[in-house]
Amino acid sequence: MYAQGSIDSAASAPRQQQAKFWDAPYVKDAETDLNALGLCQRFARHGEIHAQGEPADKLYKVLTGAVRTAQLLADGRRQIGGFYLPGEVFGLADGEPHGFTAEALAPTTLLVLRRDTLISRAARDPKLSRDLWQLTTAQLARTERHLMVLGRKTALERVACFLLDLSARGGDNDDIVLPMCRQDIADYLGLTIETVSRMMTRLEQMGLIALPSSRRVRLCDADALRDLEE
Amino acid sequence: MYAQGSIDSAASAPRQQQAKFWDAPYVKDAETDLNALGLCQRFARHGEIHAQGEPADKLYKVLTGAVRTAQLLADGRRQIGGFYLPGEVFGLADGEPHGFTAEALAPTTLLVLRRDTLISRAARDPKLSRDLWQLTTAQLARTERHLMVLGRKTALERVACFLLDLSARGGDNDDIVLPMCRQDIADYLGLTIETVSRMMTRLEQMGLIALPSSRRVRLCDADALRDLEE
DNA sequence: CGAGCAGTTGATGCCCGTCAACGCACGTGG
DNA sequence: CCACGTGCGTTGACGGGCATCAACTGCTCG
Repeated sequence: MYAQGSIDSAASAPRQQQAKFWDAPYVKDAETDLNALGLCQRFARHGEIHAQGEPADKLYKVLTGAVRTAQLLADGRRQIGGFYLPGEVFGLADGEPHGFTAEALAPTTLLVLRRDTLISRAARDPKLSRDLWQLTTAQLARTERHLMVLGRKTALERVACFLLDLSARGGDNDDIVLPMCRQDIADYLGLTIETVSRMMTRLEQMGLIALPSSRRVRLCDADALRDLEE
Repeated sequence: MYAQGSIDSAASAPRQQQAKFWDAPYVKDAETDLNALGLCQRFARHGEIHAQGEPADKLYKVLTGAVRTAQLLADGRRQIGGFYLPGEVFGLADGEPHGFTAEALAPTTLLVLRRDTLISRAARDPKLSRDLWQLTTAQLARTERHLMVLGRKTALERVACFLLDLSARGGDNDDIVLPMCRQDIADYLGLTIETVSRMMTRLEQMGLIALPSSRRVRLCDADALRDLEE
């Protein structure tokens, strides 16, 4: 189904002086030291990384590409848990089995790490252990912030939050290329594609963003967007 | 403001043969071994445990009572992140500073643990380290499940989920005593008090629950509630 | 060129929010 | 004892924000 790359394929980045086993999320550098603990795998666009209901025995770090995690109800309703960009780690939640599927949004390479390998290694390596915990508490903080978006914010505010979040993660660049379609955004924000589309054009009419194409967004007035965020 | 109890005040539970430093969440027994790592504190009803914006340098384990964590927007909108019952741990999210306040729903005793104490202790104690991580991944899984509730479920489904969750955490008892008011439930579920109230009476009219009083709920048909959950 | 997918825009409707009135339990003070 | 105030919850009338349904456009690829 998908090619399994060698460890070497991810080991091309230059070694750093003060190596961390785990990057902070939103840091783009793929640390080479992790390779001893995991395998590099490639996934095609829309390739399934793991399914809802499978044992949650692995962690994943995005090297290139992008990933979405999603939860499905029987009647087809979908909630996207998050999007993951290069340098970010997902699969931290311990469902046993998974409550979420994970799929590649684009051709993607992942570093795949077995949970039990990490656990036994962490028992001998306090720094790894601490980094794993830190990574998880940071993910938890981000997920809790998203609760406010889904529970209490208006459609316009949700879209503004989403764009600002993506911008910050993309290195504070005001030009964003969206790796996901409108349906994914809608399912992430608890809206419909139509509403997402309408809010995008509303933001454009307000002069806060520009839409050179449907997948490209330029933040023209990030401060005004932050005001919308509340 | 609030009385600071001695370590002993929480050490009255009988010692267990196979002691775990951390209970799994939803386990009610207050483990005595943790007392060496934290202090016992009491809080009055509606007492503030920590504020939004404070440094997130502590963890808390509920011994008696109940706690809510909440996030506020400037205009007063509120999202409750979770409710915590005896045996459960909160404060795991690493905001630095806190994105959430924590308040006692009722007279409450907590075991308060300094984060840096735990970290340095965990460096020498792989089991503690592993337990801390496990606790956090479990909390993350629960929070991600709540995303689906807030993003995609109807008002009736949200209330059904909430009642089933409380019932499971209360030891699978079909008689629930709600430690929180309607406003708290509403802010947890992303609804208004009126809608919560209407959904409660609707569930009652459907014969799925009984409401002997506003704070007491009996699940008459838990299976039908689970069907509503989807 | 036509099929198909992704996205936008418009018309309509409904779920839930808003606003308001009311019931009930409880406490306080005359 | 009752009058009164307060907090909490319920119920009803009404309206709005977003979902739903549908038509249309632009783009890509066979």
